[in-house]
Amino acid sequence: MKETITIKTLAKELNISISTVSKALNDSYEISIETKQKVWDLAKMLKYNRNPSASNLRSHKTKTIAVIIPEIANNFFSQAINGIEEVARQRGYHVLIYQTHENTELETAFTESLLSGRVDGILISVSSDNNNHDHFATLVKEIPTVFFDRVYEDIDAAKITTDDYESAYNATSYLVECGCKKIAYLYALNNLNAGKQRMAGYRDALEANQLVYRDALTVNYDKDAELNYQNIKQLMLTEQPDAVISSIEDLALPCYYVCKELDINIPGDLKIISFSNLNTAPLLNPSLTTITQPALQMGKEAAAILFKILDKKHFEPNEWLTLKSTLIKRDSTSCP
Amino acid sequence: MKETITIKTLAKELNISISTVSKALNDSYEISIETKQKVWDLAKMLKYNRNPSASNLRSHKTKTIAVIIPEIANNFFSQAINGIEEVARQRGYHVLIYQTHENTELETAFTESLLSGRVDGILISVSSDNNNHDHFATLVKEIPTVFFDRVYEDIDAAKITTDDYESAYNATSYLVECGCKKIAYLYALNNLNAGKQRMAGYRDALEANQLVYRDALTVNYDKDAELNYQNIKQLMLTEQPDAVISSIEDLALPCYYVCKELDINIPGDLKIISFSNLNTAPLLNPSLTTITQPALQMGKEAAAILFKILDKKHFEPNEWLTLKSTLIKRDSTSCP
DNA sequence: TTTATTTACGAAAACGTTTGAGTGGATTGC
DNA sequence: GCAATCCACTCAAACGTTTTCGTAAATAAA
Repeated sequence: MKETITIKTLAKELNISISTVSKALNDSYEISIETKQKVWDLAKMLKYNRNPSASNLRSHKTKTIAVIIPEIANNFFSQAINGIEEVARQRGYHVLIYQTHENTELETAFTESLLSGRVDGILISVSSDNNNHDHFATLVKEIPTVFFDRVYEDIDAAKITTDDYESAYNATSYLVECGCKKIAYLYALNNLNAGKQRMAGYRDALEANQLVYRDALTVNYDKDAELNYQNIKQLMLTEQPDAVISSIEDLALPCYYVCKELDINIPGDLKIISFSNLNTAPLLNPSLTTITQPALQMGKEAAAILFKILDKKHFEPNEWLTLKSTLIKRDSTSCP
Repeated sequence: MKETITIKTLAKELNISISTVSKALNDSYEISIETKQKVWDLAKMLKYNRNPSASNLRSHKTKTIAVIIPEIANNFFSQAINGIEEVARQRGYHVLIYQTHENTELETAFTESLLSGRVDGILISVSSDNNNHDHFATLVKEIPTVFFDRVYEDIDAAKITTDDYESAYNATSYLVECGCKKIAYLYALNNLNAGKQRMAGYRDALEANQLVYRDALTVNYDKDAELNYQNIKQLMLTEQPDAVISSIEDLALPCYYVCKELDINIPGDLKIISFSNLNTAPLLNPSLTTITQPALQMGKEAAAILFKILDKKHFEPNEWLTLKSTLIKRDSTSCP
């Protein structure tokens, strides 16, 4: 490893002071264009790279943001990160990734550790396993934070979500239009706003169509995939619904498997709609009708909001942006 | 924002020197256990957080690694990152993510910028769009780097790949066993070792089974998805193969669409195998036979190797680890 | 010409931490 | 009993920037 080259090197080489070099590199108005040019040229020639630690230490700007999500190996989140990374890169920012695996303790550990000035801001989609979120109230006062998709409505920070209520409502209504009378619901994220809104949309749509809501027609998500499978199977056997709405992708797929096992025909015997960002939805057997969230756009918007906050020094009045999901009708709900 | 608390605060509070506090926090043998305990207690009480910039600047350790990949919204890579993040977290490391979108220039920009001491090491799966990779030769001398999945065999660094040749060979042989005589190949990553190996496995297996390789039976991947679709369609129309092996997921899916459009029955008229980490492969219509790479494990192993290098100060003799992919037989290749 | 203002740069103090070189005092070795 | 060793801690110099303040020279205003 050769000796590292610093602004000191440049200064010595050009016979100017360290501060002049620093200012030149930062394109300060204090420095003449000729000097700047000389500095830039030499910097490029010597492949000078500003030491981020030193820079951060002095300036308190890290050019880094953190993204905290439940799971990266998930279509929605990986697409969202895709969007985030893209706008971050355009602004010359770096992106740190943290997975909570739906574990609140890990989540808190991450957020606490980010208070040390490692990042300029945080993008977070909260874990679903617990609703004690007091620490967020203090967090958002300490560091610019934007919540996306999974938010806490009572935390005073910028938020971005999708129209969960409306899309669940519309999906349910659509099933009713298709003639379904007994619409089951696969319930997840039940201690988060998103989960509650989706459920509410489902219930309200049932009611608006003179159908009664019954607990027996719902299955609650469990961490244990096998249990989910069994619960769904039980639902199919005992209630024999003619349609099912899944609030998350991870419950729709076992549903397909159950139907395979029980020889339930989709969409003949059972129609299925799921919240999902699966890009193979059109290729499933049968192709799956989905409520698809604009994941990529959501990531971009979330990052954009964060940068807006970072640009102005003061904290913004918390803005809450809502994007529209789209109901993509496919074979799993085709009317005969 | 309240005043930040530093080791200075702790030192003053406990009436000991700054260096004692620092050493205590780092669990140095120079400090008595009683003093350490006092420092730790107070640190916890005041929620002290070590300032990473200052620490990095002085110690030249960032506790951060970078992951450079083509695309995050891809099953293989998101699963790999999942593994990487997990072992990084266990070691208290932070993970930076960079997407190249298969763009070599971006890739070089990233690696160059990482030379500034922002990270302790790099995990990279290289971009496929170009094979000029001279800059990597110097990169790996400057900073511990591990290549995973997409590697350059001539770069002197640690690598981890899967058995691309064998798995392609076996998949092809399997198709022959199923009675296929005209096996097409969807060719991607052609200027990378992985791509070449897969192709070689395919060719050699053909030869070993007295089948001739013909260029006309291959389609080259293009960035333009529509073009891929047309090329595959053309292949089906003109050559009417009885099987196809896709070297990447992104070519297998259009293949399904083409078959739908042309009313080609899978697996009756055409059998399909694809390299893929799609978790919905069993649910496709028909379920897709895949060569599945151990993405999660690969991420973990890659990170493990990097940490092994970081643990010892000196650079390791480049080790090249190969993991096994698994051929998962499903309906898209079922023999009649 | 004198005075004010601008321009372009330099000196030096931070930022918060780590770390090697001390330093008294106690303990040990011979 | 004296030197050597060890213990537990302190001092102060780094690490590479940014930034405030100061200032000489050049220009403009008077």
